[in-house]
Amino acid sequence: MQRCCPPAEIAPHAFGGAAELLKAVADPHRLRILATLASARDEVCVCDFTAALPLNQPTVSHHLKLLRDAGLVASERRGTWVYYRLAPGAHERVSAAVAAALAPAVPA
Amino acid sequence: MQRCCPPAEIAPHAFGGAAELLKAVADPHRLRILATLASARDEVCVCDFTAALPLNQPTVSHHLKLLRDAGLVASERRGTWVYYRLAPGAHERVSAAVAAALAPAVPA
DNA sequence: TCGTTGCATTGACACACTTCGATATTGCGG
DNA sequence: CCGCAATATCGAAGTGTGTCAATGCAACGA
Repeated sequence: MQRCCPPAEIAPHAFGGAAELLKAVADPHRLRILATLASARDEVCVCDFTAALPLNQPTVSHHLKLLRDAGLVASERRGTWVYYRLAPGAHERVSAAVAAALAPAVPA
Repeated sequence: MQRCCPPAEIAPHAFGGAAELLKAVADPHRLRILATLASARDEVCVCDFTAALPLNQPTVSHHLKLLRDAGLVASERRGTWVYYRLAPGAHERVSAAVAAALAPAVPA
């Protein structure tokens, strides 16, 4: 029986960090939160999320914490309310994680 | 007590499809598979993945099926072996899913 | 036809994730 | 100081995901 192919080079990287970042984004509600922050280009109050999303307040807070831990959003407390905004470079970081895996090899 | 903010517009989209696509990508082993296919710019035999990844053969087959169901890779059987290649537009589709959420609002 | 090899599928298990109710924390107004 | 309102955290329930051993299926060679 013939060989199946030339040995084939397997990508060496672990992609652990990229997977973590993408997992933080791979949820419809979190995507909607991010889209809101991105289109707002400004801070958004948590109360707006709890009012608009079909989720209870603790669940919204949980998703916001995941995004915060991933470094994709930043929060600031002003009085009783907490405002979230997109972290600088959030889009670039996620795009880079995607490109690290799916971008074709660059010829030297 | 003062109002927290101007009402704030929440993104209406559901982002269900984007989340599904990103979930298919948000795994270190699947990212490595995709990176291998992207850098190979050619088809890769399944046997190369089972040999290089720290996973058993059924697990590799499972990840390949997920990527196939997501439309990110295509497979072709030739004799005993099965070869996988990156589906055309895979990078664009994932990038678009990311941009749909994180790209800032485009001014009209 | 028969055995072997490569890959896919099935069933089961352990773990992580999403969601919620209950409770704690923080800050404001009275 | 006390009560209230806005968020955060905790604990539990239900669901999904990654992994493997066992098995099935397809193609090749003898």
